[in-house]
Amino acid sequence: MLQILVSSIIISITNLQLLKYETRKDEIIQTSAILFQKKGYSAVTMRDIAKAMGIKAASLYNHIKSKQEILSEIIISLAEQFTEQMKIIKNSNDSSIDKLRQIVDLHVNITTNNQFGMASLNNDWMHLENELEYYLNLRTNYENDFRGIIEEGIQGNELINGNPEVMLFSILSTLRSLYIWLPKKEDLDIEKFINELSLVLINGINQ
Amino acid sequence: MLQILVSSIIISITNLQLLKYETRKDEIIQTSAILFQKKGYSAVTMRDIAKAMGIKAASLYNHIKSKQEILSEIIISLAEQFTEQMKIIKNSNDSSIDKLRQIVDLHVNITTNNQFGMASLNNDWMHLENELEYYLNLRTNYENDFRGIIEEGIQGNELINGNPEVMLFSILSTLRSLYIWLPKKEDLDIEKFINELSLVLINGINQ
DNA sequence: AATTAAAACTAACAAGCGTTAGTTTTAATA
DNA sequence: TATTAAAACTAACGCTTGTTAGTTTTAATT
Repeated sequence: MLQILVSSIIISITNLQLLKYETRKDEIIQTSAILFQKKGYSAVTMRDIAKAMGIKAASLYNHIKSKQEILSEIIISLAEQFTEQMKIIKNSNDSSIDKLRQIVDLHVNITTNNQFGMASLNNDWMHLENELEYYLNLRTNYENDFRGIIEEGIQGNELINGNPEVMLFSILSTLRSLYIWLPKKEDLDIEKFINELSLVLINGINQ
Repeated sequence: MLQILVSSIIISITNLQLLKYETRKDEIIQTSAILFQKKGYSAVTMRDIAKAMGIKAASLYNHIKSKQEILSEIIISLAEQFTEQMKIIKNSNDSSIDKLRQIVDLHVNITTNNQFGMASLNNDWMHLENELEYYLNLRTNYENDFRGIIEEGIQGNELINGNPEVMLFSILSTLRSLYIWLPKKEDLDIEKFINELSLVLINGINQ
């Protein structure tokens, strides 16, 4: 009877872990992302990652091919999410202002769900090797679509007749920095925040 | 006669170098800043820095104490510039909107004059050791002054009655990202750009 | 109870790291 | 021309790096 109880506890612990991480590889990637955020990819060693998981560095290689692969998994999956979602927003029939709001929404949501990985995406992409070119393509596509939406808004008189490059830079810089700022705000009402941020980015702060 | 000519050429070369770098230490710091921007502090080795200068790694130590010292010199001098100038802006009698324009001006100018070091300031400050606390103090002071100017503007009905934290985050993120963006734009009219950027940040992009 | 596959381990590798000690070269000054 | 100080050099140090090979442990399945 006791043995059955103990066994069921172990099963439920196993299930709990399966709920949090799909695979052990996934756990390595997420643990690494936390460490990469704190010190950057280059300053984190395989022994650091292993220690954070309570195992030895060599054991990591039962699940991953290389340190590089961990970085790629973090960055590429995020970059693909952004580029895919941007395509959907771009191809919708909404107004330009509405599309911009959706882009803010996209960034806030991906950042909220991938708090740690966003630091690698922003700061460690240059340490990609095989996938560097692919990443740069994704990024360029994303930026071009973003720029297109702004230019459309200017032509349709939704946006002021300003420098689209300055607008793109200004909004995108803010959205790319969300990963630094969002974790500092606990108990944040995400919906309310998206509205506040959209308002500031689109309408400015002038009374 | 020939000898005198050669000697004068050498003197003029020496003077040229003195115009570009005050000391050899200064040259090491500026060269390092370029490399740190490309790959980050941790991924740059002393041998990389030496190679970029055409000397051996050990020779660097005739001029600097450690790799750490190079990073400190880059980051602390920039952080001090920002904090000092912010104090002056804060204590002026200008309107809040005017103060915000001066902050934009400050960031654009420091970034233009220290293109490479800004990457270290933004991404490698966590690798400071002895000076980490001092740096964090400078940054906190800067952000507090910035926040104060925004709050003043709200109270004085110059700015909309929005969330000051969101405003601070939005503007500061953009200004901190200038180092990524400014070098891409050649033949940039700095004054014009400061005006365009201030306009977008303060009045938004809505028609 | 025996088998199996997954996942941990120990031990070690070659290469690269920041840095030091001691020496030689360079170039200006007396 | 001899002296001096600055700034380069060679050689090496102890340590850390990512990674591999081979072995043992763990835990589920037959």
